[in-house]
Amino acid sequence: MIAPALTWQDRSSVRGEMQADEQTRPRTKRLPRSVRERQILDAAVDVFAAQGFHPASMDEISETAGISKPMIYAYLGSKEELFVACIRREADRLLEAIRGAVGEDLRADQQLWRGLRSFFEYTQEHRSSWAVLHRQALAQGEPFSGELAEWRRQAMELISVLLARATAASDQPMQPEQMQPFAAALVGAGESLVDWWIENPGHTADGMAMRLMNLVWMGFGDLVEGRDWKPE
Amino acid sequence: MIAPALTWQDRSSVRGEMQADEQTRPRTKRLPRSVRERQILDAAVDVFAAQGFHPASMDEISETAGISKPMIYAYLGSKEELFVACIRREADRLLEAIRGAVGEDLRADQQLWRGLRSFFEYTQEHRSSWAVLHRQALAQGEPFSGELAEWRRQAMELISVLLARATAASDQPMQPEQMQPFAAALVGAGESLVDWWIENPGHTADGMAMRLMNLVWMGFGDLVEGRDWKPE
DNA sequence: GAGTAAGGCTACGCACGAGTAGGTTCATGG
DNA sequence: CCATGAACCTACTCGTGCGTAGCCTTACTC
Repeated sequence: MIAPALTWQDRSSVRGEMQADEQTRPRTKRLPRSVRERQILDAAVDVFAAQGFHPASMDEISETAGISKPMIYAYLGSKEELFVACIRREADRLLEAIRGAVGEDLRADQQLWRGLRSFFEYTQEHRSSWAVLHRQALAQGEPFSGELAEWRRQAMELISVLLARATAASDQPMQPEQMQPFAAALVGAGESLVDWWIENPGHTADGMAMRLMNLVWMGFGDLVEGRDWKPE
Repeated sequence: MIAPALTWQDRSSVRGEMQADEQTRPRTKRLPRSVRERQILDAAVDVFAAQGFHPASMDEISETAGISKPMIYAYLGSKEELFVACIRREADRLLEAIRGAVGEDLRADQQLWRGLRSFFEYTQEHRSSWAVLHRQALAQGEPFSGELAEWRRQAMELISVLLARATAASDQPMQPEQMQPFAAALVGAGESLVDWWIENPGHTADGMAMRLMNLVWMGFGDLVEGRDWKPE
């Protein structure tokens, strides 16, 4: 049995006594459309992240955003369209953060290191964003998982190219396509490590990136024998 | 506008003309409770896997199972309890398959190899089972993600011990707790590779396990220079 | 200072789906 | 051959939540 979830009304009646732990934006008036759209998306990401797509109600989103429901429909369309908009925005942000950190002209292991680090930093600072992307988008069926697939495609593209470039100098250079499953594994390892991190806080983003770097760059075979990878 | 959904009566009347492309189990009668419970769980896993927890309807599950809704409530309780029962059963099955494959008295890399291989074999043969476990349980909130957390805990326990044992002979032996993040990363890498595999079929379970084994045991550092891991 | 459009709202219709009330049929043991 | 209960059903109730109809109100333009 689930403990009966507090409705918004329940909580707000409590709030008089407790402190306001929720982010119900106070109603401001007559703001330009672009600002409202941002506020709505912010609220939607939070609510979708906390509840999941289906359980999340447009009423709660509108309340959190501090605006009435019809405005959401006017500006961003149906619940589905709103959710897709959330996924797109958050995916772009995360990808941009990583791309920026990776840079262009560094040694492959350095690029990987920076990419991983920025990934952990980003997920640390944007929990809701990550939850919507990683969990919710995946779990909902076709219209949405497609959006996520596009993000993964781009992330894997970035990594595949990076890895392939790393093998360029060797006697068996690889094509980016051959590196795809490795990129997939790396993305998954990162995602999963974030989950572990959430349940085991007290580690820095650098530390997390380092662990993953060691795993994928050195491998257990080396780690077991005490050889590890260090930045710089 | 959504096309008005067919009611149960509508569909069953149609089925005479079209072919039954759905797995609607034909109604058999007077079966013992234990058999019905299995049928219901089977149906529930399929429907939850395809639709997700919230969108899945008890009506559809009952139809797929070939039994009426009140029986589900009588035997397995509410929708939530049914979902939890699904997660538990599938988690146990997968874990048991892996535990059996890993065995007890082998070299660590061989144990890992066998565990990975059985994991990929299992997910290949039980898609729905995997979808419920990996995707749906994660995405739904607290009561369910807790169930999944328990599975991950056990999987990570298994791996951590295995990895720690691998370092026993080295000059820097590790405790299982220290290996936890690596185990988490490995689990995630495996999960993600399964997703990649589904979208890129035409690989054997052995091949997939080999890729992951190479990644985590050898690491890119070795792979880049042409050193790879082989079974046996 | 009238007209128009953009920002904003309350209050509802309507469909869908969890869960149940209340019944029927069949098998077994006394 | 009657009774008890297990297996099984149809047909509801009732809450919840998406999406909208219809209506204000402020700001800017001509």
